[in-house]
Amino acid sequence: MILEISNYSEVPIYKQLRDQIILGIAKGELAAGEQLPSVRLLADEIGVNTMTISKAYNLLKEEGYLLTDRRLGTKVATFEPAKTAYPQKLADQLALILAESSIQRYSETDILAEVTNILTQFRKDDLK
Amino acid sequence: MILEISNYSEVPIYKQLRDQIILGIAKGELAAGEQLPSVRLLADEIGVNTMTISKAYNLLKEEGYLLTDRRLGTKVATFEPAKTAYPQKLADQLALILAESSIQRYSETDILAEVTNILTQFRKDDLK
Amino acid sequence: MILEISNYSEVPIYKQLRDQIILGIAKGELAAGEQLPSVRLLADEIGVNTMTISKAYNLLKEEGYLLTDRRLGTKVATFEPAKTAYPQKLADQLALILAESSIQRYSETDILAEVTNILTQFRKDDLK
Amino acid sequence: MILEISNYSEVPIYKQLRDQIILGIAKGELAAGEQLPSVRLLADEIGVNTMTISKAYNLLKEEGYLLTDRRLGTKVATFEPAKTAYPQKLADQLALILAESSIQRYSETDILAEVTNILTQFRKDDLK
DNA sequence: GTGGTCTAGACCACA
DNA sequence: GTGGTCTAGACCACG
Repeated sequence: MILEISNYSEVPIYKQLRDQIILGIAKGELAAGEQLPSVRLLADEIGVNTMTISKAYNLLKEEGYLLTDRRLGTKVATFEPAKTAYPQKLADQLALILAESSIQRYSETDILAEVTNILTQFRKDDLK
Repeated sequence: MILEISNYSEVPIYKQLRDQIILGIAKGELAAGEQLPSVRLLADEIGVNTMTISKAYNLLKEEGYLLTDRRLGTKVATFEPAKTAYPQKLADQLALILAESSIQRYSETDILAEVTNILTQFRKDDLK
Repeated sequence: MILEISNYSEVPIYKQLRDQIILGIAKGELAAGEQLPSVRLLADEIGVNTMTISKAYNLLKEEGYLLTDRRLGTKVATFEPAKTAYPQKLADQLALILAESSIQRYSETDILAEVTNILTQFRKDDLK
Repeated sequence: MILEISNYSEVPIYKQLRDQIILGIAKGELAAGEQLPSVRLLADEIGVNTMTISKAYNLLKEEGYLLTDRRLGTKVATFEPAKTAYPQKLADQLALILAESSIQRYSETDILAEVTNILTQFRKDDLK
């Protein structure tokens, strides 16, 4: 998996990393249990400060997407099928994007099509 | 419409305002053409500086959600039904949220239900 | 000649009026010596405050484009062929626009073509 | 490059800064990729508030003339040769200035000479 | 009345 | 170190 960051984006670098890793997991480019490169190695590879990588990894750990294995470093967490209600935080973020879509008068059909389209990129694990 | 601001959130106040105003427009609490409170009045009401309100209004103006009439103040813009493709920026934001949902193994059915549920809060103008 | 103003523009209304009147004169839609509508009449017609019209007229008078005839109201001034050096103020404004064009790497050929093209709209008096 | 600000001009300081930086880029005093002084340093130097500098930089960023690298600060953007049609906004500004020139009866020859003369100050990169 | 601009000084996020 | 955000209060431009 290739991580690409832009030094000119308004989005902080650690946030760009976090987002791309999440997309990578969803797309199956990073499998559950797969090991991530060490902070130092990744920092060298993409040319950013180790503190920045560390911040991204820590954020992802707090969110439950990554785990630290003392012996093996950092790896992707495993998730069971969700049984709880859809998380409020994601619902709020979703509401804001859908509000913008709605104001710009995209139809419900268009929006659902877009959502379905994006979802086809993910959930490769369903095929296993 | 009531705007509520948290001074303790990491989200900048002007961004909180922007988001709430967008939600307000989508929900129909702020009708197209409706006038917004003046920067000074709103600043007093929610206890922040006028420049903070000004920044939020300016951002919304740049995004096309508000218009300023030099004679009358600031009001909600009117939108025509969207004819262009779904904006890349919104699609990217949507992809990230859906990726998180997908990793947490919410099913496509659950996600589409959540989207539909949120959309029912909006588009009240379709019912008129 | 039709004046069109936008209440939503960042440009002050009096400035919009001034600019359109100057373009009107250059295009020959307003002939030298031609009388302009009274402040009150014009204010009614385009739906703005009389003070705004007045401000635009006064600005144009200060700049020498309009004259007030005590008996007949306001009319377009007459200009003799310029003999002085190109005015510094216009040169400065021109320099800024050309700087932007230059940075965006429009070629000298393109820019001169654009200038010539614009000039064909004007100078109808040369044909008289 | 020296920036000079007038506190007595009606032109807002942030606009004066923006204009001078654009001229500086066009003249080659600020090279593509060159780093600009930090907002704090520049604010000290010319004796204005950091927010004023920040506003000027932000405006130039929105217009694409500057870029902010989160690690290194703000620098001049690089431009590819323009391939699109001459921008309407610049054409409108140009038309207004040319209209004034035309009314004051500067000849097409004079105007083109002035334009060419100004352009020789710019585009130094073409000579390299 | 409206929004736009600016100051002086502060604190925070980011890298 | 960098830029981003915010305050409290002021003055100005516009209509």
